[in-house]
Amino acid sequence: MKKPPPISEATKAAILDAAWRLIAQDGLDNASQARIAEAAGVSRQTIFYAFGSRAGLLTAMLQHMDAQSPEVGRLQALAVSPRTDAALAAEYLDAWLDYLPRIYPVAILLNAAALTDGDARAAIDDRLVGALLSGFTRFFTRLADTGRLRAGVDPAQAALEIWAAVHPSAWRLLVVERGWTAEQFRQSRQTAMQAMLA
Amino acid sequence: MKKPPPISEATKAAILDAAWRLIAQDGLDNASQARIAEAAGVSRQTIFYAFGSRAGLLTAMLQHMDAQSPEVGRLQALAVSPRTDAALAAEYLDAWLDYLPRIYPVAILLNAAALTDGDARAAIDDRLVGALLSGFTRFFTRLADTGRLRAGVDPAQAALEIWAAVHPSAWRLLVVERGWTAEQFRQSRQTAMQAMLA
DNA sequence: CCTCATCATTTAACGGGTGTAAAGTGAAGA
DNA sequence: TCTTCACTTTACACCCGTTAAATGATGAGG
Repeated sequence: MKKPPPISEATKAAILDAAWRLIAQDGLDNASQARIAEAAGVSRQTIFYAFGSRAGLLTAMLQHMDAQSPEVGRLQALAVSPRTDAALAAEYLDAWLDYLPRIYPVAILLNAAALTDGDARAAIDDRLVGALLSGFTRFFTRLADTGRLRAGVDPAQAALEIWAAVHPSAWRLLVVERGWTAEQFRQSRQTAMQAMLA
Repeated sequence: MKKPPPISEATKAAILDAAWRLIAQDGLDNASQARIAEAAGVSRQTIFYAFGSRAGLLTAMLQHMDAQSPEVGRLQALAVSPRTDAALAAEYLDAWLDYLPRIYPVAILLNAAALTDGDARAAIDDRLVGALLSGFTRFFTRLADTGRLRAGVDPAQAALEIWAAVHPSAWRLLVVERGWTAEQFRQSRQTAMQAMLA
């Protein structure tokens, strides 16, 4: 196979912007590669050269959004904070929930694609979603080490429980499909997390 | 459009059995309509005539599994039981968790398809998954009426929380992808539900 | 100025998947 | 023989993905 042609950073950015615009305007149903290509003023093949696959495009869209979102900086600052108080985990959860609505459309598409597409499966362990679980694991381990976790609560299990509870899938079920407000979701998840603390 | 040709119940059953076999043998990645048709010994178009769409096929697969599973009878018996004790909800949850691994492959495909496919979206409110939420709602309402719900816990909200926590999406995150055992999942969800009781 | 090389695409072709539509087919029964 | 029934075959469209040839613009060198 010949080496794929190079695609300029400007063209990549134009594609990513167009993709986000299209999803924002038209929703998830109509964001085909061809439509994204048209909106970006490039050929369909250019998208494949730029991002390798649809999963690659969706992943790059998440990263593109990362680069433009102050929430990500906040998440990262909290993740490396040396604090050990319980409020830290609550702040981390809040920061995530501020960001989630923004990336939700693309994150949930990628999550769905991961069921049958190995590339998407790999991308789903992308540093953002994977980083989220690590963040919670770190907090819960630290809370356990400082005696702030409820007796009988395993920190690794607790981290997984909260992670699953704030995953885009859960947001989809309760907010997108059942009509909860973001605030309801936040309170419900914060309450669940509080119940794990001593 | 001409009226679609009739497809016999025997052919429909053969398709459904073949589809389940194929998914059991080969997993989610290789259950294309063409492969299912081949395995059932029918043409690809016959599947469309029988079930309308892929979402229709997936939905019919769930219903087909319903008809063959003792767990469904158990769920239905519990759903109409006049008991008001807390153990009833726990039994209902257990019955669901006994059934979930069996339908998981198809339920999760249908759930993913629902993101972008209106037919799948409609089918997702299929009586089995929709019935699950109604079941929990009923139990929690009854528990509240008899003073068995923890103070400050809204029965409708609690039902949604548990429903989301036992949805195939959650099973996917924790059991399929993170390697929890079914027992771990069960205990985690039962503990969460217990925490809502007085 | 002309030619050539490089760069960043586009165009074209094809394949596998889902879906729509209509004509075709063979078996069975009246 | 004709009709009905339960499919199959054929053709096409749109989607994502792979592959390779073609294209136009630009810059460097003679």
